[in-house]
Formats: sequence, C-alpha cells, structure tokens
Amino acid sequence: MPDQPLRPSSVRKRAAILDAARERFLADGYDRTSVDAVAAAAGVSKRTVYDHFTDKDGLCRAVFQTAATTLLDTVRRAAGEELRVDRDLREGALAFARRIATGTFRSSDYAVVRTLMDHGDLTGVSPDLAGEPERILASQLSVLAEAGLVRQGKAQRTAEHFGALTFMLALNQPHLEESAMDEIFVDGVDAFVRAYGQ
Amino acid sequence: MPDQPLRPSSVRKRAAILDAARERFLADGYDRTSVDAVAAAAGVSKRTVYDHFTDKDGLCRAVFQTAATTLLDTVRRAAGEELRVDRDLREGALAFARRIATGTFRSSDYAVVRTLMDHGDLTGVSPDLAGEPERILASQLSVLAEAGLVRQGKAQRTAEHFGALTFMLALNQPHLEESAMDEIFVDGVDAFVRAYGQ
DNA sequence: GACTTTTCACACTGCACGGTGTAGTTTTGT
DNA sequence: ACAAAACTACACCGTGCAGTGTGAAAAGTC
Repeated sequence: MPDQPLRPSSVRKRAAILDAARERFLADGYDRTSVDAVAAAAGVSKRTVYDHFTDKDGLCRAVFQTAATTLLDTVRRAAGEELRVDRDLREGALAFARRIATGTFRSSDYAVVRTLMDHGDLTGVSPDLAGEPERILASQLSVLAEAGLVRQGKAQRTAEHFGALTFMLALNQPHLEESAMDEIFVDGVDAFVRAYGQ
Repeated sequence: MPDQPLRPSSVRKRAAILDAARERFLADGYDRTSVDAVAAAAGVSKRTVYDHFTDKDGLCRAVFQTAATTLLDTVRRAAGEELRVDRDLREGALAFARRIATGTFRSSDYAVVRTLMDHGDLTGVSPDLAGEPERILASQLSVLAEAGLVRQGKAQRTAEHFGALTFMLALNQPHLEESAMDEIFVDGVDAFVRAYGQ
C-alpha cells in the first residue's frame, strides 16, 4: 500500500492551513470564521482546504487535536522536570508556570483548546481531555506531597487551585503584556505556596 | 409626552423574550442562536422581537445589560453584608460565595455576562464591566485588611485570587451538582484563608 | 520528458438566517 | 363600545457561507 501522499509541498500546505485556522478560530471564534477566510490566510485555495480536511468540522477537530497534543505534552514534560522533590516549591512552581506559558501561550495552544472545547463535535477526538492537564499536575503534586513539600489532601483540587491562580487568571485577561503575565504568575505562585506549602 | 408604552402584556412579553434569549444564548452561544429560536422559545412572534429590540445585537445588549446589572448589584450587596470586620473570615467568605452562587448562578447571570462579553459590540453598554466584580470585592477586602483580618497587599490581586479559587472554578465545570459546587466553594475559601487570612 | 499527484480558479447549489413589509387580529385603556 | 397599541402570521428579500464539480495548470517523482 504505497498510499503515502507525502508530497513535501502538500505537508507544508497542510501545516499552513492548520496554522491559519488556529489563528482565525482564536481571533474570531469558530462560527465567525469562514473557510474562505482560513484559505486566504493560509495562502491556499479553498478547494485545497476541503481536499485536506473533509469539512469545517474536520478542520476544527484537526486543529484541536494538534493543540491538545502539544499542550498535554508540554504539561507532562514541564511537570516532570520542574516540580521536583529536590527543589524549592516556589521556585519549581514558578518555573513550571512560565514553561507552560512560553510553551503553549505563545502558540495559543492552551487558549485554542479552551475555545474549541465546547464548540463542535470533539467526541472521540481526545477522550475527556477536559481536566487532563490538572490530572497530570495532580499526580506530580502527589509526589511532592509524599515528600512533605506540599500539604496532603485532595491532589486534584490542589492542582485545580494552582491552575486557577495562574493560568486561568492569565487566560481571562485579554491583551496581556509579557510582564503583566509574569506578575500574575509570581503572585499566583506566592498565594499557592502560602496555601499549600509547608 | 404620552409615549409610555406600558401595556402590561407588552412588559410581560418583553421579559419573556429577554429570558428566552438569555437561556438560548447561554445554551447554544450567540452565533448559533437564531432570532426565530428565541421567538419560539419565548412563545412570541419573531416580528415582536424586532418590535422590542431593533436587531439581534440590540437584543444581545439588552440581555447583557440586565444580567450585568443584577450581577453587580448582587456582588455589591453580598460583599457589604457578608464580608464584615466583626465576623470570622472563613465564615464570611463562604457565605459571600454562596450568596453569589444562589443569586446569580441560578439565573445564569454570571455565566451570561462572561459568555456575551467578547461577543458583539457591548461598547458603551456597561463601561468596562470587565473586572468590576473584582474591583468591588477588592474594595471590601481592603476594609478587612485594614482591620487586620486579611493580609495587606494588592487588594485587586487578592480579589482576583478569591474569584479564581471559587467562582471561576465553579463556572468552568459544566453540569455541576449543587453539592459539588458547594464543595468547590468550601475548598476554595479554605485555600484562600490559608493564603490570605491572618 | 512522461506520468502522477496536488493545487487552483471559478462557477455553482443549497440553505440558514437576519431583517422587513403588510394586513389582519387580539389586547387594553378610557 | 371604540380607538389606539400591540401582536401575529406569512411571505419575502438579500446575503454570507458550507460544500461540490470540473478542467486546466503546477509541482514533484521516476
């Protein structure tokens, strides 16, 4: 089965469409974004969009899939590498937050996932991705808790609180300067450490 | 100027349209909600909708206006009456959260405001309502801070953290049971008191 | 250079929906 | 009872947009 349509230009165009779609979806929302607009933004014929993705919903699913994958990957890696038992909690938590921000905010993956989540039929795309980042974080926080660095208790809730004090707050603020975002993280981590550190 | 169209039925229909619109907007989003659907849900002719509100955007603004007004009113009253210097912080904060929930979640005012905020031209409807609840809360927290009940510092940020740990978390959870929501509030207030109480 | 795949421009269909016009019917105040 | 105001049913227009068909051009492969 040599059904590998790996024409390099094809791959490039596909990526361009995905990028443009993510950008447009994020800026204008799924409904307000026309496929024509995506095609134009990608510098591609509208027909080509439909050649790569069966319909608008399929395009949406692909964008979501991509963003979700890199998001989860970033969270997993950052959690494992920054939230260590041999490190000061405040320091590690702040580094974690910053890594998520630079790794997913810049490419808008986090925001895109939140934006497209309820919109469209993402059923089956990523099995209950909702709350998955928190679950990953919770599992790592459990490790820290057993080492006595973090207050014992509901790990899931602890993770939710961390996310609320940092990412959620940052995402709910539109037009955010780099410095303002970092201030949110510093303050959020500060409050988190006071509430959950020991 | 006898330009008072205060026909009682007219008032009732107007309210019915507003209610139906809020419900539909919240369930399906602004774009996915057709005026026909609102009219049907309100048990009213489509033409009547356009008689009361010039266009879909006007309807949106009216819904937003209404929700925002009751939201701010509820926050203001609850903050003044529950967050008092002669009361235990945890107790007051929990009562505050619960009052906001029963006062605005049940009628979806909080969620509606957040949903319609970016959508449509709300310019001039409510001058920078974004963050206004937090500002009210911040001002009340300042009072508590001066009484030594709450950690001194950026009052605005403190308010944001309270909101993040309670309302934001509750709103981001769809299909929330009454008991689950209360648990979120209890845990959130708990964390808040540890981080900001003294 | 011959062959295949991919892309493009373009024209076209169908539909959902925002918004209007109108003429008749119901509600309501006096 | 009467007239004004409010409402309804319904037909209608325009538009924006999802999605398709096609045949020719371009890009890439061998």
